[in-house]
Amino acid sequence: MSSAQVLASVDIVALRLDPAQGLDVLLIRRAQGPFEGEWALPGVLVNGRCADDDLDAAAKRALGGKARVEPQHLEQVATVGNARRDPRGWSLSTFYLALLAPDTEVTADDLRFAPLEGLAGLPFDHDQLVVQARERLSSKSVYTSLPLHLLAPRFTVTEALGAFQACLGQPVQHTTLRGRLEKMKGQGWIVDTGEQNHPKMGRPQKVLEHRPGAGGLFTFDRSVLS
Amino acid sequence: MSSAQVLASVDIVALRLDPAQGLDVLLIRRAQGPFEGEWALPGVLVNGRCADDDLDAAAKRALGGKARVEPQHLEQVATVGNARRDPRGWSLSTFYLALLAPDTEVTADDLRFAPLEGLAGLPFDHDQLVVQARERLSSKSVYTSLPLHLLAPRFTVTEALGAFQACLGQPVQHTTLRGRLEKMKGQGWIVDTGEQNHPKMGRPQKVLEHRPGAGGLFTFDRSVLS
DNA sequence: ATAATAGTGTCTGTGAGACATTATGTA
DNA sequence: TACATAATGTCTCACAGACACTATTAT
Repeated sequence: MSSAQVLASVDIVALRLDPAQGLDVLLIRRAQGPFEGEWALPGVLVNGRCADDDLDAAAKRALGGKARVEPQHLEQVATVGNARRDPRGWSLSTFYLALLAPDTEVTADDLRFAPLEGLAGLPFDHDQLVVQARERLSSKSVYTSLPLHLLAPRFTVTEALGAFQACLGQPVQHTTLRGRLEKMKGQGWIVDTGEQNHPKMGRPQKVLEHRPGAGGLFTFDRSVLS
Repeated sequence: MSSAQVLASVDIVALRLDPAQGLDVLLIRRAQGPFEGEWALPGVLVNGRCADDDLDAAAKRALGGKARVEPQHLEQVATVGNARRDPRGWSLSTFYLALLAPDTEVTADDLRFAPLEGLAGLPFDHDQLVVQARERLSSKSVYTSLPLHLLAPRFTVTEALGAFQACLGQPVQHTTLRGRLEKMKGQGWIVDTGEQNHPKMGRPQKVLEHRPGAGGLFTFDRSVLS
């Protein structure tokens, strides 16, 4: 029976929006096993003895256990499996996309955020997992409100614009985004807090509040791009 | 090492469009193991000794091995894992959505197609896998050409309309669909064969040919619904 | 006043929704 | 002829793209 089993893990691509409107991915220094000491995606092994209720629980354990961060959005992206990705043999990895609040920080010295731009050289096939997670993020950002989960619950239109552009990798018309936010307002997914944010220069910004409904994602019926 | 492993499988939700414009799912009678003799989704165990090059290869083995059918479209949907779905203990299933040509038939008496409507009572959590696969199908049908993979390469607008409506579970304006097919024509994804199909009554139908490009899916920038 | 940034208004184009109309076959 | 089905045309509406214009703050 045990010969019918296989090595399985859950890995997390956890992203944070940095002040320069770029995306950072959370990495952990491997404490053991293959590639010990190298920076890799956080993950855990999955097997019956870990008391994970299900796969999603294992994903939360991977993030909450060592890194102690709680994502604002967590979704399964896909599962890869072959004989080449892990030196120990044929293995599976179910990997997740996690979006963190912008004020998320890590203190432990075996954790760090690395810019997504130019990222390469991760062990296993983690480079590829990052690419696939990023594709999921950008394709869903075209027709949903997903990028808002990279922001604090209270945010400004300018911040939302930065989040969408970071996710899509290309500029977005602010009037288009305003239209979408307005539509979400009409459905109660966004409320006007009446507060204002005062930057160093220029007109003050209205502060909005994100109140995600069931499922967490608002779906639009058009692409945000052309 | 083997104690760090887990039972893993690949299961397939293979759909075929039947003459009445409904969807059928391929089932196989289990020859062994838990639920022996019951009708279930086709699947295979995954472990290093099976010589599967990767997970997608295992999925093709699950379809090509026993059922000997080759799908026109095959995509991974998700992976479920918990301690309750399999009586043998904590297990994983990565499941796929497969779309078959409408003339696909099975002869072996341990294979059959069952209507999706009202389907229930499958072993394991296969009912749930079918639901999730169906959700994937309907959500992608809103903004892609996915339903065309349920048709023969040569098809008519009326057949395409039936495929879209079966996938979406609701009526579609034929004019809307014609507009989309026209756009695909402009990009070379559909060509006019000049042939005609003569039904028993009414005006003859133009026969189109589906020539999928890279990726197999044409993406529209609007929802087909409202 | 000037610079800087936020927010609104206007015009155009695309494509879906709905429905009427025309076209082309069979009985 | 009547009937059935396919295909086209027309009108409206929602919303993205682009860009101009107005509004509100700091210096």
